[in-house]
Amino acid sequence: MVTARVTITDVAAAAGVSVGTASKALNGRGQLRQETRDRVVAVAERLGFQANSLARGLLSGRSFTVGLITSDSFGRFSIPVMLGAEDALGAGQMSVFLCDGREDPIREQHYLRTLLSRRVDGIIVTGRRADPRPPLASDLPVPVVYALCQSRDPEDCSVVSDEAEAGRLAVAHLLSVGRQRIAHITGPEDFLAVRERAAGARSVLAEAGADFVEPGPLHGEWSERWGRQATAMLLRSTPDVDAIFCGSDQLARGVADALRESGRRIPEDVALVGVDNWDVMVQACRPPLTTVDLELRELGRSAAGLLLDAIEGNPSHGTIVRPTRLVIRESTSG
Amino acid sequence: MVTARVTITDVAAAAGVSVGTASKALNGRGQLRQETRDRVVAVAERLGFQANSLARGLLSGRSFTVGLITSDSFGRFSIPVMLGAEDALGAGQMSVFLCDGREDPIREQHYLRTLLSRRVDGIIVTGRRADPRPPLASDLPVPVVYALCQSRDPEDCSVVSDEAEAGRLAVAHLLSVGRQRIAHITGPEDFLAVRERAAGARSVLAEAGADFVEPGPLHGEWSERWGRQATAMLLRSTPDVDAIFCGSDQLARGVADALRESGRRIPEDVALVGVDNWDVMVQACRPPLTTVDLELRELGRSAAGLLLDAIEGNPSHGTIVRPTRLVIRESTSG
DNA sequence: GCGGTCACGGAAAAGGTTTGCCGATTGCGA
DNA sequence: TCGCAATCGGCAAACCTTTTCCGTGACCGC
Repeated sequence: MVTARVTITDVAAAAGVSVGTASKALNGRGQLRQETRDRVVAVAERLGFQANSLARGLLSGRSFTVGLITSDSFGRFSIPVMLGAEDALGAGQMSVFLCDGREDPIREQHYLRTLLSRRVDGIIVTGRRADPRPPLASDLPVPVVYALCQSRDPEDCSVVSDEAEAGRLAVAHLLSVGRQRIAHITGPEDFLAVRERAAGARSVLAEAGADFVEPGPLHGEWSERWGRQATAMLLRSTPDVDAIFCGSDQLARGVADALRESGRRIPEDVALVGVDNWDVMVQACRPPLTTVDLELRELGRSAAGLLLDAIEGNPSHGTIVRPTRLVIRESTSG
Repeated sequence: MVTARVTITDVAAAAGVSVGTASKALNGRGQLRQETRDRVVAVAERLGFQANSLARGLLSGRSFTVGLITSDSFGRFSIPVMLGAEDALGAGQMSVFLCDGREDPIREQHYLRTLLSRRVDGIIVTGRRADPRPPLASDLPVPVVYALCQSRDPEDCSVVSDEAEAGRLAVAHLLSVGRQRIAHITGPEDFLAVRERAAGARSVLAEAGADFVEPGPLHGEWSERWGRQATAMLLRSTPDVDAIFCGSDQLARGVADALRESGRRIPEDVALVGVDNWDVMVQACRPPLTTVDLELRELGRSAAGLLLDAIEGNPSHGTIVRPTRLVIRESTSG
């Protein structure tokens, strides 16, 4: 099974040229007769020659690889980002080193060292929460882009989705379908994204001279259970609520179940908007859920693009905010 | 930002020794005075020296990297496998190249070529379905292990979870809590895993002199909707069913909703078992769902271990079947 | 004092590729 | 037929590390 690796020396010998010439032929460099080029290429093809990237990288100083580190473990949010990044980088002939940081700074630093010793051309850092995180390290010899999470150093390049816009889109849509008494059920207040979504939503409400109905944003854990509990509380305190903006699709699904079981119709009595566009949630929800897509895959692609630019010598700085997208389904448009 | 990379030459010069000596000092090889070793190590530390893995790999013929290719896109099932593999490989100082095959054989072959040119020491192939797939290629110069999916070539090493056991565990548990009239709602029949789970379940039923209640296994798409639909059909045809084995947690959740809405209590009237142990499903299910965990992360770890063995010169052949684990929750033990 | 042994560390090659430089060949015009 | 220019292609260095082989010096025993 382990066939000896064929090197450019073998190709050169078989084609009757020198190694240098073979290299030029295969890379389209130098001054060579077309016939020579073709011959070398044909021989390389026949022998199944694959240039050794290690040797090439050693010489050129570029490895055409990048590292992808998660601060926390790869989860529901970092995975789309990761796939988007892999997508964009793969198209640019880059390979991606996968590093699962597991919320462990020691592990993260270990991976960092490994990546540097492998001479990656750049690094993407991703993580679950938008909250600013400490920079990976200072004075790295390669560019770094933070995706989904944000570096505390404002000079670093971070790419995040526009959480405030997500809130604005959701509430603007609810207002546009005639809702007046809008509630907000969401996640823990110590998530930056939670605060930003709420603020965005409130800014649109304020323009309409309104605010969330009493008792204001309901904060709890990210679970369907909390969605159900919060709905029960809300229906007791404000039975005439006519729309709920939920901080996640998961919450929204719990809310939908609780509403249905309390006899409310969706969207006739109460309209519902989530955030994430998480397929299993939005599809399984009855009725299918209107939501705001944070476009995480695009975010990953964008981060990879910025990293490629930085590698080419055009670094970006500061936080880049990516647009979100409202996806309308039956939970707001019966 | 881009500080010039410090090489072993710099370290050697700063420590007043030759490169060869520096190398020996840093790698604990050769015959050197302890004092010399310490001095070199201290200098390397001070300069922030990181051995260039490319150069090392070029010489040793090993890159200490492996490729991880999905045939289909990374999804809910391949991701735990991937993380488990990354886990096991990272512990062994191996780095992982991520390759998202996207169900596209062309893409897959492209990645294969890239990985070979990067001189990976081995390759793990993963994919969504257990159904045998064509081998990646014949006569590769590096070992390959298939994880979760299975190669059609019986000489190849594949690691899969024991789908039949999953079925046996589920039904044995239902029998052990006194259920007699067990139904099966599951996915499309053209999934090998679906057939194997059903066969495993039936073998246990047969030992007890029984079979699934009429109308036998209900096949449909992998969605909560189908779970609800199938439950409605089942309750019409066999109202006295007292347990349902579901081919996935997602199906089980739909089944649970439909049962509750038809007035059945879980588990008092109907007990419920799923497959996957998918956190968001089993926790959100009311009541929390008993299920069979396919231990995909362990499967990934195991595949990585086998790959490491193969790289060390001890290849495995054939299909390795990994155990599954029953997780008991309230849906069977009220 | 001398030969031998041992400890230490240096020199150099190897690994595969790219590339700058230079020599060689060919063809054409004078 | 000679010379020049243009076109081709070979040689060797460079990338960085590891490792083998060998040289040097010290020390010991005779």
